[in-house]
Amino acid sequence: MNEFDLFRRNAVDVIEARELEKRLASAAAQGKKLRIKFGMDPSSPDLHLGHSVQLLRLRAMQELGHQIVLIVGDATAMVGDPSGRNKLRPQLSRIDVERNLVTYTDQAARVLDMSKTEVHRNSEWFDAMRFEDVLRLAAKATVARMLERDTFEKRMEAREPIGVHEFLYPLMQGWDSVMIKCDVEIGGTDQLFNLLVGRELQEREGQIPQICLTFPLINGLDGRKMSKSYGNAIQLTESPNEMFGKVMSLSDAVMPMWFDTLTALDTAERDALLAGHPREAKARLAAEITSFYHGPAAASAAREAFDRQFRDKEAPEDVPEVDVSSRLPAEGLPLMVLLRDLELASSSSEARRTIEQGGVKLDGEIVRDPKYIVTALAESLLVQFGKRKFQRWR
RNA sequence: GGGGAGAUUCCAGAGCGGCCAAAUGGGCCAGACUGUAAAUCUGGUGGUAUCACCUUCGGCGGUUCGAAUCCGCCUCUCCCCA
Repeated sequence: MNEFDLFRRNAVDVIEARELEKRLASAAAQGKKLRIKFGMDPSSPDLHLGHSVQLLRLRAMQELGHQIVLIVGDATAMVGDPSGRNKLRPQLSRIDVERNLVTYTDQAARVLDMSKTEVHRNSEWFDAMRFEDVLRLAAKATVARMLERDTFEKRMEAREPIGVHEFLYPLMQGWDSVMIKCDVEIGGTDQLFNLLVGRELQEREGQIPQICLTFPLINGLDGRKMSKSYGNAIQLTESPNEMFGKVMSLSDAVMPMWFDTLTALDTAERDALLAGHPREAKARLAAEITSFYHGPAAASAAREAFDRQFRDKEAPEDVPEVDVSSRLPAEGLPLMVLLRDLELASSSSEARRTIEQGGVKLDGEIVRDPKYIVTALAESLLVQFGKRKFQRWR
């Protein structure tokens, strides 16, 4: 794959492809690096695989020798990006933003070589702005232009609130591009509008407008758009076992997209896997992803643990032990109460329901009576609550 | 400044004096089946040592034997007109 194709691999929008080709050529001819910007909004503390789609592209570009510039949108975060949202985002305090910022750069380091990455927070330039500077910036856009944006349009239709400050977000993001003299900005497809505003502002400031590349917003485990608030995302910091297991719970239909955007496998290899057994394909996908973040050894261990627990339906190796005997009165305690007290169930009602539905096993035997009395334990007791929670009681 | 609409259980969204712990869908949990924590089907989904009580329908008061449902004020939101 040549440089041009590597840049636009998986890209949905390329504005403009010919400009990109030319710029790559002239950069190569002059031995210059392109400055490639990616903005992160530290409004929630964790990055997930959805973000990694972009990070992986950045890594590829970094490996080609280009300069990655991460913008941590600490100033922008206090506005709240309206992209892909149909609700007003809460504005964050400086303290929240600071805390998230640290975890963000740590997590980005799981994909990028941070020693070669330039990092800026956009408060570097926005904090110095006076109100008149803000007005001057705001004057560079029109309300009509802002309303073209489909997220605003939808919210207008749905009669949902739009804060005036939200109109500033695209301008701020665009201004970031001006400040760092950006050559290429990448983002999710929902960022296209913001990226284009960057082009306009750069042009007004006499810079060559940036190339804009957008990449797919991937679907989450349940097939809906991946989002932390849907609970269908996989965090970059997740343990190998969790990461592997969660990928295995991916809806089949989403597999092709994940292969393309989250692994380095080429199309032929992907197609061969998808033509085979779906479970094998998914296991390979899970292994690829887990291995990228945790290494091959951890990935194969995760696979073994998964097969053991879910295919062979055996208890995992590392079942936590809990001392139960010391808290048992002579007459014992009902199972539902113990399950709650030991935090396997969040309430005794939940414990009761799960027991009645046949979801609780003691030493492999289903117990259906919530009032089953647990008395002094002669030997240890293996407790399974639902599919995934295990404890060994002593 | 004026007029109208609305705030419901995790989310969306019904309910509009008792039959409402509150329809339906999504999510989630469990079970069956299986290829897996896929798909599909079934059941469950406020709390309580649980079958009777307790706390929920933006907030505070009020009317009533009885309120998510009626009234008053407050907070927040949306739309239209200016």
